[in-house]
Amino acid sequence: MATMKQVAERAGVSISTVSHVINNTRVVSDDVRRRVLGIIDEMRYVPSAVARSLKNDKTNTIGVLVPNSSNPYFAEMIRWIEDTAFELGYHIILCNAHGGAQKQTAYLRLLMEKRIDGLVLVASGADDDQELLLRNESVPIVQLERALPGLDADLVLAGQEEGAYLATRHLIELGHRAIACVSGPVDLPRSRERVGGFMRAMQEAGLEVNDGAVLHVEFTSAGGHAAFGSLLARPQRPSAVFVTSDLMAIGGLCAASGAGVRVPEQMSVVGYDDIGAASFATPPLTTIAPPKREMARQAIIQLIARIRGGHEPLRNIALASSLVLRSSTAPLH
Amino acid sequence: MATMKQVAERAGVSISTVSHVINNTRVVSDDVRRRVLGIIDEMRYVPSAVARSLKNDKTNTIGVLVPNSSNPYFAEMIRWIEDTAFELGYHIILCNAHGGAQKQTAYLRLLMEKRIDGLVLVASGADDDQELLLRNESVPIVQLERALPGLDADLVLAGQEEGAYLATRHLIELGHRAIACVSGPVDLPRSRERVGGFMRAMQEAGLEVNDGAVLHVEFTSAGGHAAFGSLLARPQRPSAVFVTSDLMAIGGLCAASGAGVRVPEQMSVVGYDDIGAASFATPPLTTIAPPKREMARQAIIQLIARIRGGHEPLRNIALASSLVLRSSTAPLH
DNA sequence: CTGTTAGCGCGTTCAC
DNA sequence: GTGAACGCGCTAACAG
Repeated sequence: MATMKQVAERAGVSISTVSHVINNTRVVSDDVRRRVLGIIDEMRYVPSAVARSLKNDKTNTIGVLVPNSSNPYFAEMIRWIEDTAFELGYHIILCNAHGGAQKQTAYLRLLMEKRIDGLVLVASGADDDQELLLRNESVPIVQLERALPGLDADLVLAGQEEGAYLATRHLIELGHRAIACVSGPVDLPRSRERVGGFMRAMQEAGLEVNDGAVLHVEFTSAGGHAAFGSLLARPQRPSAVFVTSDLMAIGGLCAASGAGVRVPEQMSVVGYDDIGAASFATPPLTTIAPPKREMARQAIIQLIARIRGGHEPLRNIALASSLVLRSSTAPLH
Repeated sequence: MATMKQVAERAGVSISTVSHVINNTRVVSDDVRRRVLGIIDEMRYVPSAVARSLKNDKTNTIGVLVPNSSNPYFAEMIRWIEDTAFELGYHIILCNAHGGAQKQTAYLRLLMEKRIDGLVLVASGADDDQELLLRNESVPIVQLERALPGLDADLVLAGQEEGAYLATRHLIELGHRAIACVSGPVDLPRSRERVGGFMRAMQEAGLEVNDGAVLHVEFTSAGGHAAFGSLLARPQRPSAVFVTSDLMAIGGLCAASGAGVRVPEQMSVVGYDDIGAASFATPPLTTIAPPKREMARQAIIQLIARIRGGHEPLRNIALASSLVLRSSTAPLH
């Protein structure tokens, strides 16, 4: 691959002149400029970002660490992160933490070596990542959705407790009283918060949350399927259920249909996340939609502000999620 | 951020000694080694991959260019690509081409500047990318699924024509004769090949493909929904339909359910891609499963072989897709 | 308007 | 067993 030096020689000018025509960083005679540009084209010269980075001490690279990029929710988030970052002149190194703390540690190390300008940390479920990050200081970080305790970094989130509250209220307003909640593992902060919103809405409405009203299963469609299986087998099955993620809700819908239970006629279901598949579930899923695009946007903007040296106090940017009404919920009877 | 030089001074040794303890590249007395390691830890020194890259002329970075990373099919693919790459000591810069030829051009340029060691090109739908790539030479490329005409690069694919043939045969063997095909836009090679397999199976079975048996819609759930809408409104509706992607098929399932048409009792449906959502569609979708993980693996392995300097003739690695039987297909009547 | 030069942080050859 | 010194490709002072 051609270097600036070679271009300079071939064009009969100095290296710095070449540099300056490339970067428009000082006046160059039209004559010389044209000649240099010609040689560049001819030699297929492409400037080296790595040399540039070494010199300038910045890489225009942002690390994105997510639990699992193939999960539709994260995939959609990543898409918007990439989009915004690109617009603002940055690109993304994608890292999946899924695969254990050791992979995450390795990635964090790698990202530091790569001298990323900033890091977007998308809420991991597991708690294993905490200590790994605490010691880090040197790179701006923005967290999405979940704040790691002890990590000083900006945070962008869409109130999960509120979202869950919204979902549950919706069911209550439809007249449902026997409402169950299907949630992810207890140790996931994400599910915990959502369950919290559910509880608040129930209590506020004076509804009793009897034993077994809250199920904890894996945060997957299979988990949701299983949960609905057990829910539907109960003598007194709930007339509505709030599921803390669309992935699980879709598994639940599948189970309901398999058991011959019609949604929403016999049972209302509301999900959370508004992933693409929710719109075309059978029936289309009523769900809580976090403003994914806006979250991604805010996160990147905030991160870049930090990169540019902003030393304001840490920010918590809280956005609101909204209830998207589709066809999986209906008035009781 | 601390540099090697600082570490050296602080440890009272030379830079090269520090370098050697870090890379285990020559014998260092235990005494010195321990001291250096101590300082490294104390100063939180992290070697700079960018300086290293400049010196070694390699970045251990692989660019991944896909049409749209939030599409579940690509998202799953990317997940496996990342996984394999990480295992082999590489990491990923994620690039979405979606957004027009100009974004793609910009990304390609960026990747060259970044001096990526290799590029994974995941089948774009649109044809706009061709000329952009041809002129490129300097970096190993492996293409996934689709070969850009004129681009000399290895290719990993899972016969799409064969997959579609398999799907259609399945329907035929179930006794269906009036079979429709819902496909993506005509100009997408991906849909074209799949339609080809459909046609071959039909012709081989002596079945007539009457006008309007093949619908072309957008490659999305909304597209599938629309297609099924028109299909179901026909006086003579098909008893089975092969849909060239799960995303579309799921949209179709949604439309069928909305129209009160039961799948598979009244209509069988086969999809393509085996995305995660297919297992929990209502009903669970019978589909063609490309070996995504294996494809990703082969692609990365082949790419790295090229990076390491393999000069063998170009390879076409063709893998087979398989039919996954679930509940959206049933014998006619 | 243009050229010379000193690093950026690291690996590596050569000398001790 | 250790150190000095050069260069990877580029930018930015500093000269002219």
